[in-house]
Amino acid sequence: MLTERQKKILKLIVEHYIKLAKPVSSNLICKKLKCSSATVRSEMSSLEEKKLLEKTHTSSGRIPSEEGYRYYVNNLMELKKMNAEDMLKLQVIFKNQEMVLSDCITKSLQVISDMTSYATVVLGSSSHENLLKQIEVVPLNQESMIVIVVTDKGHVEHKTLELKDISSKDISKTVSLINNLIVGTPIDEVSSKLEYEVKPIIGKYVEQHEQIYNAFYNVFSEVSEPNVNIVGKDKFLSQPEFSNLDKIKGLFNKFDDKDLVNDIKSDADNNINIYIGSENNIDSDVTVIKTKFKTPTDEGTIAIIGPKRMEYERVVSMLEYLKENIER
Amino acid sequence: MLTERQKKILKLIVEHYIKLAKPVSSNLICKKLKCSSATVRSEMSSLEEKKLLEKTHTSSGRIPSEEGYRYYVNNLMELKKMNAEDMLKLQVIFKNQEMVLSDCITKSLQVISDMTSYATVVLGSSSHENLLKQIEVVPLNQESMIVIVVTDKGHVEHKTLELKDISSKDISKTVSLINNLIVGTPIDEVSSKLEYEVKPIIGKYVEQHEQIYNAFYNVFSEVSEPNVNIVGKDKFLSQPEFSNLDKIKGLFNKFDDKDLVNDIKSDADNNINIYIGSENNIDSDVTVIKTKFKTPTDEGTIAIIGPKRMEYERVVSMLEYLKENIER
DNA sequence: TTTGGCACTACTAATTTATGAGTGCTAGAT
DNA sequence: ATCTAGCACTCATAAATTAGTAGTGCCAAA
Repeated sequence: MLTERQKKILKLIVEHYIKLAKPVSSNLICKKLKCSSATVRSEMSSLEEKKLLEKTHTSSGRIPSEEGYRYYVNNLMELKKMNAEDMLKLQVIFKNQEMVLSDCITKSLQVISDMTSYATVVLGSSSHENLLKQIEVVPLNQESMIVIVVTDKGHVEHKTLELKDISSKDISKTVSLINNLIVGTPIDEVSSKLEYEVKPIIGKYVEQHEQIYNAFYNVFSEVSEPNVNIVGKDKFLSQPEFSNLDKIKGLFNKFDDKDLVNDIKSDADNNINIYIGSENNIDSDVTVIKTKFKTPTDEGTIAIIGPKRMEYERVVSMLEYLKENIER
Repeated sequence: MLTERQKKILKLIVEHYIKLAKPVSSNLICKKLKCSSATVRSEMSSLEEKKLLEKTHTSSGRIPSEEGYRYYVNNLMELKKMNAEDMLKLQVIFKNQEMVLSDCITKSLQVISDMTSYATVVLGSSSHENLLKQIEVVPLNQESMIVIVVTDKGHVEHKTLELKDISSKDISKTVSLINNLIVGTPIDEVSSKLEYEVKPIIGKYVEQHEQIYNAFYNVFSEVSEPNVNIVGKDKFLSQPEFSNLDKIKGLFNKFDDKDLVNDIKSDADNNINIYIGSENNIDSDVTVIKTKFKTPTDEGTIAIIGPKRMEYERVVSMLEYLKENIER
């Protein structure tokens, strides 16, 4: 259990460290608290005993430990209203009636990344949540055509196929079969449904059914990749805790890794979730703050990734605001 | 004019520096040339007088100057056949009959980036070279629909529109008008053609023509962005000349800048073009090697960006090979 | 023209020195 | 019982010193 004064000191230290990334001295704290530096020092060392603070070397000031940040986030941080400037910049985006939701989200996260210097991530709904809405085929020339796949969430994918000596009639037969039989199926189940419901039929009525079937099968087996959008990776180049090239390299590799996606997706719920340092699987020096959003027409996960020394209050309030706006 | 021996020395120095990124000493050269280091030294200093070599400090070995690289590229480098391993990895991609050309290109450049540790760029054909092939509209729900734009080069773009209280009949009327009147027009001229050829007609026959017209107008005015694909930016993190964070930041900013596109596009021709250091507008420490390709169905520019200390012979032969394969 | 020899330069890495911002501890004040 | 002031101590950082050495340029002799 912490005394009121200890809480106050911990809060001051975390917030000061967040701002300047430099160990915080007792002197600095005692100026803001009416007591001597010696008193602060003894409080600090008892906070250190409780594992909430750390030293970088024997005679350095204190920095928050992972537990320190966690305590701050759970108990100390105040979720006041977002600051006016941040608010304004985000409002502009949502006020724009012409933009569709998904563009608003992308744009917002770009803006947030620029304002905060953290990286942001949007994960669209995954393939089992996207239902096939319609497919379209556009012939390009004799040998190739484009197949366009649209899902009910408005996700569009396309693939060019090489198909030689196939009558356009056969293709349009197949397309209308698919559009009649398979629409409404989750994208990741389309391939198998194609096999059991479409293949037998085109087998009878379509000339080169083998070739056509294979082509469409390929299209759908590749569509299933999730829709990811990472913005502002490079922002880490300006974060002092990543001033070392090898660290940056390691982090960037993690970002390119597709495990990141699964990782961010997993155990996100409708609240604002915060994963500090080793609580996330990306890097023990970063914090991930994320939440899921859900609207009648779409759903997904948005996340902000920065150093552990993140502006928690600001980011949480931004994310809350954003989620609210998306869901309205 | 350089003597044969001077050429030999310059070539050795460039190639050695390309490999190890360390100033080359006279001793090293004299081992490969049957003469004393003193002789080499005097040759080196005459090469320095000709501005082909530089020193990093008074008593250091030599490194190639920009002019040195230029001389090497123009006169010294030997364009032998590509090395077997590189060749093999690229062949695999083009042997795969199922892949469409544009995917082959993208894939090749990823592979090249991984093999060489340089960044690669593919620029698709620009909007005035892409002709409108067809548009499709997929209604998502009452208020929104997706417009899909396909060009003759197989480029697909889509945009979601919010359109309230519009009859689907009016929309399909407009779509078929566009598909009849405007197909074949360069993408960047579609907007204006829309205004002069479609607007007057839908003005008469379509109910909410104003709203519909505006919606489509917006779609086309945004489609015109060129199709860019930069791979392996992060490779610069491992290049010793970019071991400094500020340099990396500067370079990455350039990469995000859309001027890069125009820059790479400009003055590329069907040969392999090499822009060393200040000859390009990206960064005086990089070299850009690029070429244009053109097939009956598509065209574009491919580029490889690395430090000035680039493996010129290897990259040029790869690019040549790639261009050949694309155009076949 | 080439070579060996020699003086010289400046980068590198290791060591030293000084400074200062911090701490912990203790004895006395409140 | 708590707070405070004072003092000794620690350690990071930066600057200065010292080798050591991998290079050079130049010169005089082959």
